[in-house]
Amino acid sequence: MQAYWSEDPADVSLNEICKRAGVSKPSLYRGFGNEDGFMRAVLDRYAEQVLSGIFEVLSKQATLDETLDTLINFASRDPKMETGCLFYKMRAGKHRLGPLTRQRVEEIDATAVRAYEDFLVARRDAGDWAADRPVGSTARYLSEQIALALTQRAADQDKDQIQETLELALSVLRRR
Amino acid sequence: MQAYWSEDPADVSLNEICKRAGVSKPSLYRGFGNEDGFMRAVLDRYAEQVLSGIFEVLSKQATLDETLDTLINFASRDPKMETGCLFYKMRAGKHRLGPLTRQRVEEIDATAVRAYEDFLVARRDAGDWAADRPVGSTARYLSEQIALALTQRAADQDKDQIQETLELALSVLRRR
DNA sequence: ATATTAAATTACCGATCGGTACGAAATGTC
DNA sequence: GACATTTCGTACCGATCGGTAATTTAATAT
Repeated sequence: MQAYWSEDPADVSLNEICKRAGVSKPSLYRGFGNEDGFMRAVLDRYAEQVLSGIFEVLSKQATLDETLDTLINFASRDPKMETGCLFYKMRAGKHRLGPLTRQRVEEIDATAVRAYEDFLVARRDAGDWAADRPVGSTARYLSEQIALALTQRAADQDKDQIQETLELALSVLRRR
Repeated sequence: MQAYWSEDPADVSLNEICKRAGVSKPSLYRGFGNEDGFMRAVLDRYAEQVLSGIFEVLSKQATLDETLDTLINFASRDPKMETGCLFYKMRAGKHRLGPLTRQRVEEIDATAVRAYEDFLVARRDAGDWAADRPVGSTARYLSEQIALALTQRAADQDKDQIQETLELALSVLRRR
């Protein structure tokens, strides 16, 4: 997971992974079937170890402004995300993935958008989101802007610039 | 160029290109030196054949609203961009590029941001951009949002959704 | 028409990829 | 302790990569 995350799933071979992990290749194949099965397992681990944290932020009943600030800070500053997000790296190279991993990526993507939707609905009900746009497209927008910021982190862009961009992008959701 | 553009530079080998173009591999190497030289040449051709069109839109002295609409329509609807933008595909996989191509990508990126800056300055002077933000970061924002939309095109996302996202993202630049 | 040069292609190089056949070591069973 | 079974790793497979040596083809000069 660390290798896929800090570099890119497309740039790390199974040979390299076996070498770094001190595991023989047949062992890896016995445990995961093939590369697709292995990447899917890695993605599952990443989801429960990293992505779950984001979902928690969304489900915690904090203000819209507070939550957006948390998300902005997470995406543009969190040292854990220094090399970007493994999930979005996989999603960006979706066409290169095997069927199992690709399906899992799509599932997680849908889950994420749902989480953003639920968050927006909750904030609308609480009255601190103006709700001047449909929930669905706004959730997708939010999701894509976070993804953009994390992709920029992976490209080692300047943190200040990433934050500026994300701040501006998410300002349309705030009361002005 | 067509192969790199419709697929992805990382997914098309020189062997494959030679086969499709009906050119022997040594001929290609005689003409371009190595893969890096070839990709740089392709990128140059793409810049003058495709990117120049965008720069023209920006330098034409149209209204902010009109220009944004043109850009939105271009990025989310233009059939020429059906498979995304070759430049942004290269930029996304920058770490995989050779030194020549990488440098050219950075040059073009800087040129693009400059073009957006010049455009914003002109619209500020003309009075139809509120200029409530620094030119530099706003230009980067504009640039990245277009890049995001074109990347979504490459991933074959729904055109309506791409347009919605881009429309919302660029709405912060308009008079409200 | 022949000799010389330039151009282009065939056929190959070592490296690396994802994936596996097969023998060696460890474990369990009587 | 002898034998059956499962676990594991070495050493390999064919395919493909970027790149090139060597030979054939084509063009040109004499």
